[in-house]
Amino acid sequence: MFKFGYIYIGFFSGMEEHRCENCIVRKFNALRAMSKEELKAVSDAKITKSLKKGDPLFEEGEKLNGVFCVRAGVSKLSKLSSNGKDQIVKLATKGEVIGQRSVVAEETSNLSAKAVSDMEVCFIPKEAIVSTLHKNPDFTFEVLRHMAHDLREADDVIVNMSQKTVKQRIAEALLYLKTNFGEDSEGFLALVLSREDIANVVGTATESCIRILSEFRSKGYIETSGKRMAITDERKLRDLAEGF
Amino acid sequence: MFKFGYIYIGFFSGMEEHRCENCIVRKFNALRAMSKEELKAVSDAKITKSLKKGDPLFEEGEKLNGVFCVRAGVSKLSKLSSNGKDQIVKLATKGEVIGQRSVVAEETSNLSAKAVSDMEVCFIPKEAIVSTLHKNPDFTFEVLRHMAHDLREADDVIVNMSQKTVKQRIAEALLYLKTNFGEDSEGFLALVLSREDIANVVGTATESCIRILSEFRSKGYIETSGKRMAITDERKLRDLAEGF
DNA sequence: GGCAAAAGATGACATCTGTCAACTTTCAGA
DNA sequence: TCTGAAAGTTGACAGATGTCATCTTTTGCC
Repeated sequence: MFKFGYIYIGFFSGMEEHRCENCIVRKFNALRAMSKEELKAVSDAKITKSLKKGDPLFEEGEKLNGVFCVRAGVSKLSKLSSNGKDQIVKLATKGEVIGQRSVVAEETSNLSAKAVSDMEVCFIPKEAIVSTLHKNPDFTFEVLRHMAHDLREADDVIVNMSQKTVKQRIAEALLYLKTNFGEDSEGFLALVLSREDIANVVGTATESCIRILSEFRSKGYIETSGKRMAITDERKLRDLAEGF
Repeated sequence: MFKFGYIYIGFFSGMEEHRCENCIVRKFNALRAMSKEELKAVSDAKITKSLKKGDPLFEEGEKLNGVFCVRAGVSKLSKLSSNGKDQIVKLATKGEVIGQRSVVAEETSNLSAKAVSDMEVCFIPKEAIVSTLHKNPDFTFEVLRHMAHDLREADDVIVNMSQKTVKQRIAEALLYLKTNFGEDSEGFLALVLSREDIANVVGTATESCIRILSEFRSKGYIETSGKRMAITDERKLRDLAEGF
């Protein structure tokens, strides 16, 4: 059904909107530093995919033959620890490119990626990326800048994980969800995560996560409706996260 | 005295060994991708510094005007958490370049750096680096590759921090010290860290760290002599770290 | 060699957090 | 609409960990 709609629109609009050059999300990532010709090559080689919530993009240890540019939806990047738990290392959203690290380092992926909401992604074969990396210093520098940013974020996560209590980390995670993914018209967090996913973001047991969220609810910091959650006292959560 | 020896040798040997081109540690980092001319510019601009154990290279929040290439010794890169504890994020040793991330991202440093042993470093003003980053894609790519590697390591640290117990992390830290810095002729770990530093690496309280090290000693996994430490049962430590 | 400061060590105790088990609610598919 | 599976919730409890206080050892320095 969707396939049909896709072809239909493409047919009558000349498919202009499916070319990277016209893609808005490109503005947010390193692809903006590509020349017209390079972008054309990427556009010709790319494959657009639709993913349903829960679908995997790739698994840990898999060899990636390219990168994924997120057009819509959110993906969780996680790593299995030796005790069998999944640690979510990053949530990637519109405009972010997934898999760059592995392609650049020519290693198998250290993470697995899975859709946490319905997604639309473009798969870009690595040849289109790697050749540009060796020829266009502006592009390479742009990728470098993004990776420098990711590395700083990773450093911050390390400090939070090792120095803050579970309660502080959960408070922080909720604020993160609000600032990065926003709220819907009713004030609920736009990105709905299961309690298990939240627990895996902050690195705790699902039960502990549930217990702390219940506490937050009883204290009036948040409200819930089904799996949807709304922040009702941002101030308090922020104080908590900072350790007051 | 050391200063004197330095000048003396330099004088009679034509100072060849103080030019980046002839520096061995360069082989281990991105500088190996520089052209002769670029390397010459770096060599002319660089400033060699000797640091005593405990001396700071730079502080968190400081604007870095260049990077530091480690010729000898070890530096700890740490970040102060909101609860007042220092979290060591990385130990940088011979051949590693410190401060790249901040220079690339044009941000103040997110970390502070301090010598944990006597060090010799070369300070390279950022101009010499940045201009090359924009002109030589091989160099940029090489920096990118190193940063991709750092990012993977950071991901691993995140998982370890959030999923392993303090005991597991300490066991892992000891093995890390052995594989990365080696042992002296008597079998003691070559890099001597205080209990507090070890605690800050694994993200725990100094007392907890001491307690666990005492336990390891009583169980025969390690031996100590003053602040020096030797691993006597690597197998057991490895099993412990992996969760058996 | 002696002394003060720093580092290391240990006990006591409260609290945080994970685990196991039971139960309820929600949700998607037949 | 029904129903089984998945998700969410809660209690009980043990073990891990942080904190505070005190004491000992080591180290650097005069």
